[in-house]
Amino acid sequence: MTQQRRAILSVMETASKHLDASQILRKAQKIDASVDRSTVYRTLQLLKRQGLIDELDLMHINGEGHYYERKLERDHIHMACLRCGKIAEFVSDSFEKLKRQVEKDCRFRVLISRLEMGGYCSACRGSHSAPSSLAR
Amino acid sequence: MTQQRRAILSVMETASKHLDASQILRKAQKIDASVDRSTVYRTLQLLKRQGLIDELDLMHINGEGHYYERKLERDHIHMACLRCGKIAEFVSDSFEKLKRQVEKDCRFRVLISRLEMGGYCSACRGSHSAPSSLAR
DNA sequence: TTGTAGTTGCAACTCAGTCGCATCTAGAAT
DNA sequence: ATTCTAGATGCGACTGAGTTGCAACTACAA
Repeated sequence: MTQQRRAILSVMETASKHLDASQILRKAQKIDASVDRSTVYRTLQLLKRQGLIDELDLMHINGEGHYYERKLERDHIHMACLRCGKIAEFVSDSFEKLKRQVEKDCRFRVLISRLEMGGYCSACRGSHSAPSSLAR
Repeated sequence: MTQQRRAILSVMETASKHLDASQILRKAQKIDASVDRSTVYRTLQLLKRQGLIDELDLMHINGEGHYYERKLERDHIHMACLRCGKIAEFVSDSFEKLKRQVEKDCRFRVLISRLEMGGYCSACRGSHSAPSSLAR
């Protein structure tokens, strides 16, 4: 447990939203200025492998990169609005049931899972204005 | 409808498995040698936006790139074995129900969705040998 | 205090994907 | 058949995410 890992860990613990690697780097450097980009990537890989964080794509609404969030007790679905870019989360028992169904029906041990949806949020639904540049 | 698009489209139509952009490029060039890398990317973007193909990550089992497949009538779940790298697919009514639940409960219009799982397939389950390099 | 396995910073690298621009072409209009 | 043009293409340069080899460093146990 090094200073740098402590800094990155603390960023992940206190994050209020999904961060990408470069945002994590910037925030971690505010705690420990010596933190390097490659250390961030190496630590994220480690945390991913340990199952402490989840990696997200958020439907690639903002480019090809990845986002990270602390793994909580319950998985949740991520919904990305293709018009306004807002990300919503949703916890559902059906998702848990679906995972258990896969484990049983496919004889597949599920360790990590990611369910993302792209579409239009309630605010953007029905709006007939020109879609923003986010709508790819 | 240009020659190049026809070539790429034909590759997608006849593909038996998930292809990444460079594989699509290589196969398309066998049909029309003039096809360029950027045309492949531009056409994939187009097809994605039209909802004709789906973009997959396959849990990043083989690097950071993306895979593509023709969109069929029914969505399916992708399961990636972290040990042997095999990709399995699974069609489930519960998945459809879950999507409808999200549409109702979150007032969110679902246009695209992606459910991927990482874990161990039946063949690799219970095996106590050293995990392959795929297990990241 | 010492030893060392594991971690880090750095710089160079790879690779996927994008973009500007001059050229080309599919297909509609004549 | 000929002309015209919006849109597509090839090319090459570029960006930005993520990786890697290596020498220097550090946490921590003996």
